Amino acid sequence: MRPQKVEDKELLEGLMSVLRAKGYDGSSLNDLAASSGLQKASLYHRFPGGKKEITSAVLAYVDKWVNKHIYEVLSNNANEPSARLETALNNVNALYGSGQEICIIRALTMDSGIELFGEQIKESMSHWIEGFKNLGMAFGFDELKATNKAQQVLIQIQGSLVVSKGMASAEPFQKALLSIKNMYLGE
Amino acid sequence: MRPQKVEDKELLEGLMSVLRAKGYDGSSLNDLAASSGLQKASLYHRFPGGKKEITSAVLAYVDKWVNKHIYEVLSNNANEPSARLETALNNVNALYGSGQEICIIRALTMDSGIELFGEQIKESMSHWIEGFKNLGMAFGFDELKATNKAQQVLIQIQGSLVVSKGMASAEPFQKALLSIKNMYLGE
DNA sequence: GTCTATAGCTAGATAGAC
DNA sequence: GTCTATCTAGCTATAGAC
Repeated sequence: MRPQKVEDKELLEGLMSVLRAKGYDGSSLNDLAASSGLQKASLYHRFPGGKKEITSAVLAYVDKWVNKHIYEVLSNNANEPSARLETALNNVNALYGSGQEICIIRALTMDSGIELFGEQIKESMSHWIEGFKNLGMAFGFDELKATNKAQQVLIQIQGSLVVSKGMASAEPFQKALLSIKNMYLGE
Repeated sequence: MRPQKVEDKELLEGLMSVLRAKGYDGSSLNDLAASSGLQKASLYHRFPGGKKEITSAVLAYVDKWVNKHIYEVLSNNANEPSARLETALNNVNALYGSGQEICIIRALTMDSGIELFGEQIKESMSHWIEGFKNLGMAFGFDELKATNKAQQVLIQIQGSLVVSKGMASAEPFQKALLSIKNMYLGE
């Protein structure tokens, strides 16, 4: 077998950067090929299902990243809750380029994306909520309160990313990260 | 002159419903024509600049609606602050179909939309913030605190709409409207 | 496994009849 | 002012050489 020109991880990172900025309908296979370092036909070799399979694979890749860098960090009872929160929020900050990048889940909850990947998206969002719910319970909140707080965290992240994009300023996102910290550590 | 087949308002409402669900790149002129009740060529007669002019006109139409039903309501010193808030939130609920619809500003802060309409979007977002800032000052908050609260309101609305879409449930949006109320009326 | 070339289709946009 | 018909460019996807 001929060796792969581009590693899976590098490939998926490039594809993700296009999909989250342009959405499903807005990402052409030319865009995706250009960002990945492969030609269109080579992309079809790696992902025979075309754009749908590419997007699904990117969603799975991001979900895996989130499970490792958000969910597992928040759920690891070996560390203090406050330390877990600190690490997880640093990872959130990295994931979204300090507030300048668009969340791929946000980008795919519209146009053809929501019809094609609705289930996968719901699954991914649940992992975010479960992680922060586990954190809340480690802080001593009951299940209902922990769940409500977790949903609020997601709303803060998604909302502040939208506002940051719209206002062309990373400040709302940065402030939101601080307010999430205060939701658990007290103000 | 031959009479218009479709009134401006009806036309723009139809165009908006496509643009906010599919985004800029995802909305084809066939889609837009179908939802507006006109043929493609007729749309070009009404909007000679094509899809760009259509989108810009829809953004202006929505901004006008928001100024009337959100900004002016919140800024009208003839009414009690709590009554203004109540009315404005009812209008927000109507604008977003109780949490099932996508915000057009959210939809256009990505793909080609953000490049083409970034300035118009920033302007529109500012009107939301100004309105809620005026409300906060009517409630007695100082300018800084009123501005921060206003930004939080926008984050709650946008974030809960994203989460509601992703989780396929209007509940996060409905809860966000309540929490906005509590931000001003106390909990 | 990756590439160039291309098929078949739909996109945005225009011409011209009524 | 609205329509049908059409142009060209770009799209997704495939064929076949290396």
